[in-house]
Amino acid sequence: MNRQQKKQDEKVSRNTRSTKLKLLKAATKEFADKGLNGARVDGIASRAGVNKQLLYYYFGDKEKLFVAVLEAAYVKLRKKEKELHLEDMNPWQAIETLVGFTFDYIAHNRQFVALLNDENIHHAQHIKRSKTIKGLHSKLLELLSEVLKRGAKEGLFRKNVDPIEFYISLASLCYFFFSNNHTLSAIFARNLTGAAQKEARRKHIFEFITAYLKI
Amino acid sequence: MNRQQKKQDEKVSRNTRSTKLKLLKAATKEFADKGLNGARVDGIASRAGVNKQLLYYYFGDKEKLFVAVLEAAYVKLRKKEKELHLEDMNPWQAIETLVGFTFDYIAHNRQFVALLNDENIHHAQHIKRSKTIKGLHSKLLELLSEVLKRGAKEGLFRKNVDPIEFYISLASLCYFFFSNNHTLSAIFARNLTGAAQKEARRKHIFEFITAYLKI
DNA sequence: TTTATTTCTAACTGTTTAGTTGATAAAATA
DNA sequence: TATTTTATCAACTAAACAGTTAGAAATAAA
Repeated sequence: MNRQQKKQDEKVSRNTRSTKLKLLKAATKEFADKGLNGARVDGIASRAGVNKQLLYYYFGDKEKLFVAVLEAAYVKLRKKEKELHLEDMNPWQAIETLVGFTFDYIAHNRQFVALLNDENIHHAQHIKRSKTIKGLHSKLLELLSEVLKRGAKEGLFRKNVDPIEFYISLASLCYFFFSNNHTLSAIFARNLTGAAQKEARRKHIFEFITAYLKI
Repeated sequence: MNRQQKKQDEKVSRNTRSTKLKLLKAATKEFADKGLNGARVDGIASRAGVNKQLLYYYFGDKEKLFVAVLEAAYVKLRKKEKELHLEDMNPWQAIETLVGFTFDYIAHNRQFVALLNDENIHHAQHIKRSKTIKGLHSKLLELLSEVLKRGAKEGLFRKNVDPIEFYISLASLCYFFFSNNHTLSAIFARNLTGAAQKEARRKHIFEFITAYLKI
């Protein structure tokens, strides 16, 4: 049995790609769960079911693994963004798609939210150092900019909307509900974790953004 | 020289209140800076300029000190909220005051934002356990609820606005810009830390919220 | 003034933790 | 088949760290 066949069988005990992937997935969970400082190297290794030393063999150290986790998370996001094709839609369609995508992506990728939260505590020092992440410049802002202009020209949208301010507002409205869900639930003494609350939030955000854009 | 005189002189080397306060201030900085897991007990003690053991003497352990820090932060916030007196204002005035207060409070209390971020990573477990914080129920939501109803009745505001959704949106718009400032700056390759950017953000939030509320 | 209590200090301890070493087994190459 | 390279493991290490101890000094109470 040669190597190629073994790969297909996925029964290999020795395989760089699968070991790295197992570590990356385990690390994503551990870092999202406990933050960079709270995460344990032994915890990551045992979650991945591999020897701890392989973490050092493949990633160097804990912090470099954290950077690799962030990079993988951004690669995933940018890939999804590319599939939106806002440029082919009419302005209202494009905004609706963008808002829905942003909300749903955050809702389904809570680990990403947790990682970003932690990265902000560390003043984004890892993202700032990562050429990979900087290289993945999102085209979303350019696309949004074009959509806002088109909408304004067609008399559908408010004029002179700053795309960065608008995008930050959109991200805020979607992100905060999830990132701060636990403290919000505690302070309001109300359960905000349910599906109904999530759907209500989604609807409210659409209303909020629509009200701002429409003339 | 008796104890009372010494207190007035503020030259006492032995004083429960001042030692606890020094520790609390130092811990607030350290926790905001490095998170619960990143913070060092020795770091807090040396920042405070007191012996490490006093931290255990007065607060029990690191985690109880963290709870005390959160409690002090909430006490401070609730105190400021009380001074708003939204009930005496007309609906638009009240909303303007609330938005301005929320933005400015967050802008001037970045440590609070950092602490909340970290507490969310820990699933709000400390806030949930704290009777002090739960006891400090904010009247803001009741006041906001009343303002929204009054505004709707007077034909100024959109009808049937859910006060919790609205409050979460307001908090989102103010909070996210500061909590995620570092990653936003890195991703957009733009400096969002300056005073001009902050002022632009403040203005945008007013426009956004006004657009939603007005009929 | 003596005794008890409170506040504070320096040195210590046991554990946890990131990271290392050195050897071994599997796979690829010659 | 022999040799080199790659992947994996168990055991170890040094440092960092939260928390403790035992007692001293200041203050208050008796």
